[in-house]
Amino acid sequence: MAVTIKELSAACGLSVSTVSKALNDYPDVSGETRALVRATAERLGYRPSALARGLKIGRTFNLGVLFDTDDGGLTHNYFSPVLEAFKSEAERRGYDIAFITHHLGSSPMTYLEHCLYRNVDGVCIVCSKFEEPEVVELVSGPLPVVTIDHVFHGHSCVESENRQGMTALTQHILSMGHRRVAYIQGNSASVTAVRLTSFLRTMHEAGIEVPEEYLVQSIYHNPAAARAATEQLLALPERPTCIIMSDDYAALGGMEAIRAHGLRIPEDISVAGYDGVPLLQMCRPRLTTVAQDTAAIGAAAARKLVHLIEQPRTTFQETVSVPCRLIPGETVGPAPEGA
Amino acid sequence: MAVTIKELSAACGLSVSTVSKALNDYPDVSGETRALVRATAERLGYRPSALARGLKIGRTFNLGVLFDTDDGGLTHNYFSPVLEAFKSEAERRGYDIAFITHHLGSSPMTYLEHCLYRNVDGVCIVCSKFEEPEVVELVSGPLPVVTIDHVFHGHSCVESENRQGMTALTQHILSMGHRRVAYIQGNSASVTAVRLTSFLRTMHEAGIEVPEEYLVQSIYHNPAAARAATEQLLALPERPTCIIMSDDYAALGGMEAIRAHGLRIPEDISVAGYDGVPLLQMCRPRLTTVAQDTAAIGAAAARKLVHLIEQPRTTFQETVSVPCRLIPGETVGPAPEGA
DNA sequence: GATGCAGTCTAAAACGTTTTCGACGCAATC
DNA sequence: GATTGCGTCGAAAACGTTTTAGACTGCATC
Repeated sequence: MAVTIKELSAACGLSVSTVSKALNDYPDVSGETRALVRATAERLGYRPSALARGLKIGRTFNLGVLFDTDDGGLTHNYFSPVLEAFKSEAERRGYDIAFITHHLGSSPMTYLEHCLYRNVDGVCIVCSKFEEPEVVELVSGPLPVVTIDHVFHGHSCVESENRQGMTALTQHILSMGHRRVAYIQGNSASVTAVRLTSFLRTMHEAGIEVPEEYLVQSIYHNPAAARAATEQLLALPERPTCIIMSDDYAALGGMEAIRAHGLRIPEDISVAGYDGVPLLQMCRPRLTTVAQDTAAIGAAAARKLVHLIEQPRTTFQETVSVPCRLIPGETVGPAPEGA
Repeated sequence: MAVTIKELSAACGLSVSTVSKALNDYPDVSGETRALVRATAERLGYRPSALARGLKIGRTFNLGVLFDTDDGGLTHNYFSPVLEAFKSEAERRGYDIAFITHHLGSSPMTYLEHCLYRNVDGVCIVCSKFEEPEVVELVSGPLPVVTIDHVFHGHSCVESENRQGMTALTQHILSMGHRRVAYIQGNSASVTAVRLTSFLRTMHEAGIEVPEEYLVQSIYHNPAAARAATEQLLALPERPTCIIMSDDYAALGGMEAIRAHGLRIPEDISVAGYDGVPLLQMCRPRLTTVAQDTAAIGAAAARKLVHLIEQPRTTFQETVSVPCRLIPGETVGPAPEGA
């Protein structure tokens, strides 16, 4: 169907090997033949088959992406822009992306098996349950790996400067006069711990100790879980005047709970998110949140992974942190009088 | 790195060909050897290389996806859930998906070239400018093609029952007493025409002729364009009491324009969207819109494409329509008195 | 005139599969 | 006892590349 190198070589009156070398800039081919080959390749619309090439050289110029599908998959409000940026940057560098699942049709396979089966050159773990055995197997496998939002020992990771981000958010809340601030945290990952610590430290530095019952466990990107967590907080004898949600999308669930209690935002109770989902910034009231630079995160991950693949010797494993930015929206207001 | 069929055959004490046949259910291999091969394959964790297999049999079990990246790419509020559903269904049937771009690294290539280069078995055109020459080239190329939201003559397409959807929406608006209804339409595609026609017909059947200046051209998924279009409508001497936006996301821009004019929604002016973006249904005021069944659309497209690939003879080209559902939200209220 | 050496080119093996074809043994048939 | 046929297996070609090793010029060197 597509024109092969054999047809091209026939059209040039040269051997297959010479044509291949002409196309791949080998030194032992004369200028004229190189020009001839280039020209006829252009004329015939020749493209080397990625399959044959990959089989031979052992590289596919494909990057695997592990994207947990339980959590909305491609519709995930935070991870999908990250992935979009990752994809663009990868494509700019000559790599296509391939999704990694734990099955192919009916037959189950581990993530690692899928990667080896498709011969991807490296993997980016974007949105996933990091403690799953299959993920651990993949990480400790033979492939270059970059993770996002969770650091595995000895591997590269890209994340926001969450300490800076959460500190800024907490200070903003404090500056609005809040003293009773509750914190709903997401599932376990490096970033979760960093954010919580930054929150607690900032509160501590302001001379405020956060009571145990103001810290409640929830799940990222899960409005229902956030709603339940919020209910729990609202039922407290001394309820908080401000709640920091695990993320923007989950905050929607929390705010629903608050409205269901007949409370106004932010007059009666303030709410903050995390992520900076653009769509929510176009809605009213504008959510107070920390915007993560998804474009920078995705691009950095792609760059890192490509480096890891192309210069494995000179590239060192590291965690790269991307600045994030406080968005003082309309959902965190002054603390109610007498609270 | 990964275990090859040669190593497997050595471990079994059999020839490569016999092993291959055992794995691929050829009849001329005994039950015991088949069992032996299966067992040792399992034990060694053997997976055939997709590259070698694809090269040999001329199929990759990869589906190409053409997803215009100008328009938000993976973050697109309507197309990303469609794609997610497409992906899941494809994977269930043993296909991975691959994104098609018009370049690979620095060297430009047409969509079709990219498809042939990666040897995809078929293409789904999801979100794209259908009139572009490159897209046309791809459609008229040798590969099975399924489109979404635009029908090319002689090719399969999946879309919502837009006629039903827009008719229901228009009737709902009429039932709220509106007579001056404006319509902001998206860029050119089959669905755009169907929706406009359904709107006009329904209005006509209610005895209302829509004036020329109430029909304004805009761009899908583009809040800025919708904002401009809305400004235009608001400047009219006799301004509409209700505006149907091209889609939910664009509606956010339109609503911004309305708020900027000091008008209230829906007391002063009503607004409707199209798509039923879930996130917006969690915000206030809840947007009145038509929910498209993205899960059904994506899955249907994947099924259709796989059929086209696997049973090219018995599968016929058709347009499959998926029901959609009116969501009477809070942004379409009763028409103002005396309007 | 043999030798060496660039400069070009080609033959052929290899990557890991699938698939065609023929080989072999053995039972049944004439 | 030769032939046929069946059941099982393996050799080898093929898919479209890349790359190693070598072949062939022409030319300068000794």
